[in-house]
Formats: sequence, structure tokens, C-alpha cells
Amino acid sequence: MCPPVRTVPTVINRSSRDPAYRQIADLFRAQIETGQLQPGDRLPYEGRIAQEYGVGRATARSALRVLREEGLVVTERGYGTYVVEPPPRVAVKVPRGSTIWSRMPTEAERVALGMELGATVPVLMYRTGQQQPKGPYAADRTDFTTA
Amino acid sequence: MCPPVRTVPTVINRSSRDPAYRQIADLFRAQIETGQLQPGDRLPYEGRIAQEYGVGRATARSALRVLREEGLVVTERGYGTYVVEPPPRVAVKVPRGSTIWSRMPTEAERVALGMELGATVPVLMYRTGQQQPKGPYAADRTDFTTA
DNA sequence: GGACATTTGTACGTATGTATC
DNA sequence: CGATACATACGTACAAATGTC
Repeated sequence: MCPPVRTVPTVINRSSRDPAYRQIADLFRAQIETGQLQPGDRLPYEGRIAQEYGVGRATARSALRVLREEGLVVTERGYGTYVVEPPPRVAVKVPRGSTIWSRMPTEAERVALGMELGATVPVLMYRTGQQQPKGPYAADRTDFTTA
Repeated sequence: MCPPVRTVPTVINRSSRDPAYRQIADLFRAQIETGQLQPGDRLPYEGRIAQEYGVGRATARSALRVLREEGLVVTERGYGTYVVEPPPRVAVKVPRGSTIWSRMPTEAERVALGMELGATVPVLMYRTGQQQPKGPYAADRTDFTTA
């Protein structure tokens, strides 16, 4: 008689101040950071997460939204959510005497830059003297280097 | 006989491909950009928006989320959502030969920087040579200037 | 300090549309 | 075409923070 081998289904603490969707996000974040979930690996689908942790689908969805906002995962409709492969970074040379800033992109900019709809990624901009601002550059694949 | 002067209550096009929550976000964004809504002005509360446009509160909420993600408004629990007062920008001098990048802050960084919980604001970082990275700097109030 | 109204935060269930495979 | 899975949307309920009296 073996004792039942039950993988303790890491369970949500409903009395915690930390909301369920954040607790679930934390679990997946940990798996991503430890490499248990590799770039390209899919996370369970929303309905499955809901089942697994005994929450509604909206709650599971909120958890995935947190990870998207942190840029850790991308969600594609009809396919699922998977861990991001960090794109190779490209260096952009910025002239001396430039001003550099960052902000969130508009919808149009996101499309123009081919940025994943799912993720939350800022853009970089710069301006030299009185010239027109240069940019936006997607910050998940761009570094600025000063001359 | 004058035609009845009715302020057409800008209504949501339910057959559009553009989802209702984005249409509502567009309306408020326009009001912010034209100055009809000034920094500090409060937007209607979620329940009111829902009523106004004949949508559910979750949909109204999604519209506000879009504006938060664009950094246009801040939402405070128990109070409401209001247009952001853009903080004065501070210039940070970055040495020559530095590498500059941007990303979304972690929760801890947000707190440390005193960033509004409601808004979505990236942070700026830089590194000179092999030194430790400097930052994060809140991107809504920081410009980097190259030497 | 307490009581109260206002307003957002979280969460459930359900339904339907639509993109991907 | 069917199965899978996300996107949008509705309604409801209660918890928690804020502001006011």
C-alpha cells in the first residue's frame, strides 16, 4: 500500500491579502525564472488554470495579464500563452547632446513596430538639438549607446 | 420648427470590429487630448460609464484600463479615475559610451520610485562600461541627456 | 473615532464571437 | 469542417479604500 502520491496542487490562499490572480501569476513567474518554463513553452490555457486552481476563468485570465504586462509571456488568440523568447538586442547609436526618453507606445506604434499585441513593452525615443524626434524603438530589442 | 437639438450621446457601434471598450477609451482619449479633460479632472466612475454607454461595468473598466496603460489617467480605489498631471521632467546626464535601455518596472521598483499604482510607466536604465547599471528612473519624469 | 456613501478591486458564472490548428 | 482557446461582454456579489459628516 503506497501512500497516495499526490503532487500537492499548490493551492491558492483565499484569505490572503494577495488576490488569487496575483498568487497564480507568482507561481508561473517563479517557474519562468527558474527555467522550469522555457522560452516557447506554453502555459496551461485559461480554462485549465481555472480548473487547476479552483478559480473562475476571468481570474485565471487576470493572472496571465499580469505576466503579459511584465513582458514575460505572449498570448495569441486561438493558440495560447507561451513564454517569450527575448529578441536579440540591437544597438542604436545616439549622437552627443541628445535627449532620450521612454514611454508606452500608442496602438498604431505597436502595430508599426510589429510588437506582440499581448505584451507590455515601452518604446525609446531621442532627439538631437532641434531636429525631429527619432523613434519609437521597441525597448525589448533596442539599446541606445551614447557616442 | 427647429429640429430637436439633441446632443447625440456618442454611442457605441456594436457591429464594429472595434470592441466597445476601445471605442469608449477612444472617446475619453480624444477629450484628454483636446483639453476638454484637464489634468486632475475626474472621469466618470465605472458604473456611470457603463450606464452612459449601455455596457457592463467590466467593459467600462476595460476602457479605463486602456487609458491607464497609455499613462493618460490614474485610478485610485475608493476615489476614481482622473487625468494625469504630467510631472516636471528632470534631466539625468549620461556619460559617453553608456548603454541605455528601458523596461517595465517590477512591483518593488514602482513602490520605491513612488509611482502611481494605477498608471503604466516604464523605467529608464543605463550602464557605463562594466559598472553597475544605474537606475531605474521613472520615465514619466526623466530624460537622459548625453554628454 | 465612528457611521455612511461613493467608488474601485476582486471574483464568480455564463454566453457568444473569432482566430488558430 | 471541427476542436481548441482566447477576446469580448453581460450580470451579480461582496470586499476594501476613500472621503465626508
